[in-house]
Amino acid sequence: MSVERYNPREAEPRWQQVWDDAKSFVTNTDDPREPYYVLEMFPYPSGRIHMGHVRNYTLGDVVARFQRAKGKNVLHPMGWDAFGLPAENAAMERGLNPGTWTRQNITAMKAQLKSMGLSIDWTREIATCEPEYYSHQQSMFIDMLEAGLITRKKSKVNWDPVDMTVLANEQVIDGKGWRSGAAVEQRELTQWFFKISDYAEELLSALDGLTDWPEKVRTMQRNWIGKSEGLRLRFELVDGAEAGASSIEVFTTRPDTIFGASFIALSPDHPLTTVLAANNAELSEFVAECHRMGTATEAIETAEKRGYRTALTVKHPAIDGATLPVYVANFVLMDYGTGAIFGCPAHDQRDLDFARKYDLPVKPVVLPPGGDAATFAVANDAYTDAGSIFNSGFLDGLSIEEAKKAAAAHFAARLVDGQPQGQVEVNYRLRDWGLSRQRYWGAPIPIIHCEVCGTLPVPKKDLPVVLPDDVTFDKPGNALDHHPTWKHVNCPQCGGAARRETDTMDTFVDSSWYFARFTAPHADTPTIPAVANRWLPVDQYIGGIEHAILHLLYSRFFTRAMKATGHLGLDEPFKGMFTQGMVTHETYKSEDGRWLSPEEVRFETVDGERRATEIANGRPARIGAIEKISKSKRNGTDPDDILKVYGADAARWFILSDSPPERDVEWTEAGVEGASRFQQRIWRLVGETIEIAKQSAGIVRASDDDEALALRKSVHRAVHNVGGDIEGLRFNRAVAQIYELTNALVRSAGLVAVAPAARLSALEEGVARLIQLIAPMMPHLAETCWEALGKDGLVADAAWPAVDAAMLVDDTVTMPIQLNGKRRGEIVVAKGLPAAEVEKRVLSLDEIVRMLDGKAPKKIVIVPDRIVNVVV
RNA sequence: GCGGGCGUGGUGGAAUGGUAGACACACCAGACUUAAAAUCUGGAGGGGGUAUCCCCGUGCGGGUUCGAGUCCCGCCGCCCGCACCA
Repeated sequence: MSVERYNPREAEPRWQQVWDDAKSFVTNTDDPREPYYVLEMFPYPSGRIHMGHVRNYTLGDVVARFQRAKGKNVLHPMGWDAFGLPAENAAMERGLNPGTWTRQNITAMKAQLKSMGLSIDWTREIATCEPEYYSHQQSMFIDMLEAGLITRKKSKVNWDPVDMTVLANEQVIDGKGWRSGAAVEQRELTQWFFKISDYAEELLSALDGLTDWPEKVRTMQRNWIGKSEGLRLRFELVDGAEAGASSIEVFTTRPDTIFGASFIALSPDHPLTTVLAANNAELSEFVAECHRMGTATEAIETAEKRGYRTALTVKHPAIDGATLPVYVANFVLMDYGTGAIFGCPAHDQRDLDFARKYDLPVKPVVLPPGGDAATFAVANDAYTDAGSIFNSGFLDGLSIEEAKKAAAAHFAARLVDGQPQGQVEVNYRLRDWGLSRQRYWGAPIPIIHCEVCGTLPVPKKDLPVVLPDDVTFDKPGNALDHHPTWKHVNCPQCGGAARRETDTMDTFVDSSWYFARFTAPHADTPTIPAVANRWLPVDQYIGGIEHAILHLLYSRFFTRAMKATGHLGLDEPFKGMFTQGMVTHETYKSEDGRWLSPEEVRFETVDGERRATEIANGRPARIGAIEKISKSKRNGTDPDDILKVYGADAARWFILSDSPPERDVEWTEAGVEGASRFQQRIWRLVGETIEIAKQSAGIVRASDDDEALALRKSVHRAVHNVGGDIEGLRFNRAVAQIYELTNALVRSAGLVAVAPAARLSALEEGVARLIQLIAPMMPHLAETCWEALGKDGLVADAAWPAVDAAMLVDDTVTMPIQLNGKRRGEIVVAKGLPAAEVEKRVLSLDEIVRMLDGKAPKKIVIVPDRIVNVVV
């Protein structure tokens, strides 16, 4: 019997067209079925999809198709994160308009995504660079401004001298711009900010409720928000006349160590430092030096603690008559706490280093458990663990926690300058989100600056503020700013000459609400709240770990801000979050050290050792490490080529099969070929089943024999397990289950020919179920098989097969028999056989009798239907 | 330094405290073929006896348990994130 080979090149485009024509994946909000929203992070339209996209969208598509089969009304949309720097870079390099470049890329990538056979509702497609999208963003900006969620302030910003733009703190990595890699400078600019720090506590505490998020992501967000509780403490200056101040405020989380204080340190950026430096050239030079070190030094941890001793001293707040010197120190940050600290060298390593350098007292005030108060001293390691307080007046004998409370109460009750000397305070590391970008290719900030009336929002009737197309990129900086006419407008209030804001919004704003826009992508308001509230939160969001902090935190904030402005009715946008691993590939280098792409290398196995040869010149090539696919290492394969050679299904199947989705997966040619072979195996099984049925056409079907029943059981088990595995996103296990079922079906196909009357129905049923199981993963092959089997309609519309619980249980169980915990044999018994009966049977087994060698067992552990352990 | 994760055959990886290595990739042998491809059958953690058995084995050392890859304690190694945050 010969069956024609399955041809994905023919079948895949055909089914994609069928789904399109049937509007199979178009979703209606009115549909009464239970809604399910699955979303993958939308791509930046760089021009071509990469393997990371293939993985991301395959994972999401399996979930979407599975939930559809389970009877849910599934929303599975796709769009484009279309603003951003690369479009401007392309404009500069190739003279293309950023909009033209971006829209071309979208067209190309959409075709690629379509060829993957994704079950996407393309009628909901959005691109953030279109006025239809960003006009709503502008209108929400105005709403949020009016609601007090946005503020404008002068602030020191991270300036990227190569990209000529401001960067958010999150976009500065090791003091360098995240895109350009250039050393970031500090500049003072007036910027727009989302007041995300107002939500710090809520964004932190709500993390506890996000139980369907990876622990890792939640931890990263917790650290990023960086909550610390402590005391704001005021130190009176002995003589502050020179500086025009009477006290210095510090923030501390260790008020319990106040008796161990030996100095005060100010940040180089502290206002008091600035005042002092004005009349002090030496200090001024020290401050300048700190600034040079600031961002340039990568090895901050090795940076020396340095300080400048000012003329100031403060009174010790708890020890009468004692004073502390005031330093300016390079390690004190202005933008955390109050920009000033007190140093307790005995119990803080940094303070200790500083104290040793400047010969300041090191007075221990925390005694380790079992320590001797008379002799305990700190040498080169600060003591930071638990203990009891000593050398500390009214705090003596307390634990650290008790002493913190006691100190806080003590200082809260004392007045200095008519105010409490100490105040309990919570500090967060999270800063406000600066959204201004000095860039053309982004959503214009809808603001007008009038000399007379000030800074005004653009009236909503005048929205959108549309980006002009006629821009040039012949000089660096913001092309919008260079535009001859665009920024000149009349003031909406007084009608006089005014100027548009030429800054555009950070692209993270665009991606902070697109998931909500998908629920009503054509509405003339940002959202239709009733519709958005029906769909949101996203049931399953899938994307890369690289967005664990920025995008997810901003989206969580934006959802709250949209709630505050009446656009949404919920706080958390993503109920389930999943972060996928990377796609990696082997790397290859030529003899002379050039990176070689997989296509440039040929392999052979000599004496069991895999060897590579550079095809171009026949010279040996080096097989290197397995690394994330990257352009620079040339270790990638273009998904387009894979799709053309093997088809979408083979690519999808392989990327699902090889590794758990949260781990990295190594892309191998052999692996895709294996997936391709498996497709043919399924196709042959279907052909064989049809053939057997045809030959048995006249036979009267009888009821199942044992063989048929066993087959049915393995089918039910597979349906049950695969469903559970997909729900748990354990796709690699689902794949393994499907392989097992396929093996069982192929085996039994041979047996069915022997007794078709009693076995054929079980086989036919089993093959049909198998096709439904593979449908979420290999949808085109599944449709082709479904059609060949003569089934009605599309498998994409078929309901997930029901599982008969009775078919999941067996009548007999195989119980392993252990002797002292080591497996020595097994026994097949009826399920539920009483322990006494099992014991009798076990002890009468020849092998057990032999091994017991006449000894009586001390104990026999029997776990019903599981295991027997004989202890001697 | 702080936080999170991981460590199982040649490889990717399976295993509610209960038969370690499912399933796949790669490999080897055989069948079919003039041959190759495709396909089918079989083999395989390591070591020894080399049918039918025994010993060892989940990074290392302890512990709990009838029983530990899994739980606890102490190490080692790798990966990721954050990091002068007071």
